[in-house]
Amino acid sequence: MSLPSDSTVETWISLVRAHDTALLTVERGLKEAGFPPLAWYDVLLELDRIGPAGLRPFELQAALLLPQYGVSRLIDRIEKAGYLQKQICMEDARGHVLTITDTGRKLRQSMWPVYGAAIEQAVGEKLTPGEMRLLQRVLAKLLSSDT
Amino acid sequence: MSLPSDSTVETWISLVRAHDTALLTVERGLKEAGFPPLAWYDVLLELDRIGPAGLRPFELQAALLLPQYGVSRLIDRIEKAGYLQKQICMEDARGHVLTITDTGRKLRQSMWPVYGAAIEQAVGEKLTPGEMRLLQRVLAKLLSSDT
DNA sequence: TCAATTTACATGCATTTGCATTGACTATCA
DNA sequence: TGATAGTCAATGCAAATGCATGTAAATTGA
Repeated sequence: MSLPSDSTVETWISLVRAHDTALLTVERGLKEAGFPPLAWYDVLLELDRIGPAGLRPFELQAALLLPQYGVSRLIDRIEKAGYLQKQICMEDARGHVLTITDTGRKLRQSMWPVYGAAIEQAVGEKLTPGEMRLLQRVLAKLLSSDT
Repeated sequence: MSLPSDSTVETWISLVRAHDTALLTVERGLKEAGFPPLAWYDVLLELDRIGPAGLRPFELQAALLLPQYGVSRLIDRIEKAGYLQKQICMEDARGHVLTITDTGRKLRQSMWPVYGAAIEQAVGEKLTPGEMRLLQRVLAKLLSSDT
């Protein structure tokens, strides 16, 4: 119930502004190059990594930090576009297994130069390696879920 | 056109995850208390700060890092709810001046304990003052707009 | 073993967003 | 001063999102 110090509030604001600014750069880069949004890349990356074994939607959900219905519909769109396949799941008839298609793999590969360049522009060019280590270390502390 | 180092990519991911996690905490806190989303608070805060002089929508846009149509409709909703007023603008007949209403001021005040507590929980409890200073310093570097 | 609960995923409906465009006014400058 | 360009804001339409709920299968446990 306690209120934050000024420093805490300023830190919160810094975090939001830095994130929003960087994200804007990245999403704009992808769009200008005619690519789908960042979320598609995230899905394709996970599926590409796991390979033919595939992933269940709920696993994707955990990896992507999206709500259940968000993942469900994101998958629908990507499937409709032909970049992933839903396959029946032997172990659990409620769900399915998602695998990336060849076209999906190609899309991901072609997105990376653009996405990577945007990350480099938004983050790489602005920080020294030391600052990056520092930032990662401190940001990691924000993820701890203890009360 | 150059690609990011692993460290740059990891930093980018840290930033996104930390932000998303913290934002989730904050928005959830507000919703659970029956309050409107964070964006409403931001608008009301700016209008409360400026006082009777009010703000033009395009000034709000600059402060809030939202697209023009986003601000336009956000304002509509908040006005409809009675928390701000659009007044005619003497200097420029295209626009209007936005001022907070009494109810708006009261809403902002009643939101702060909840919003503040969420910020404290998401940021204040997780970092030392030194870490906050560090974080602010490094995040600020991400805002520079030089190529 | 079978009723109750939980888990996995989908979806209808309302709200919100994104994009492109429009309407209205202001500024520029020949 | 009058055409041209630029700025401020709203909006129609399509797409995405949030929320609540639905369906079906798996798990639990009496």
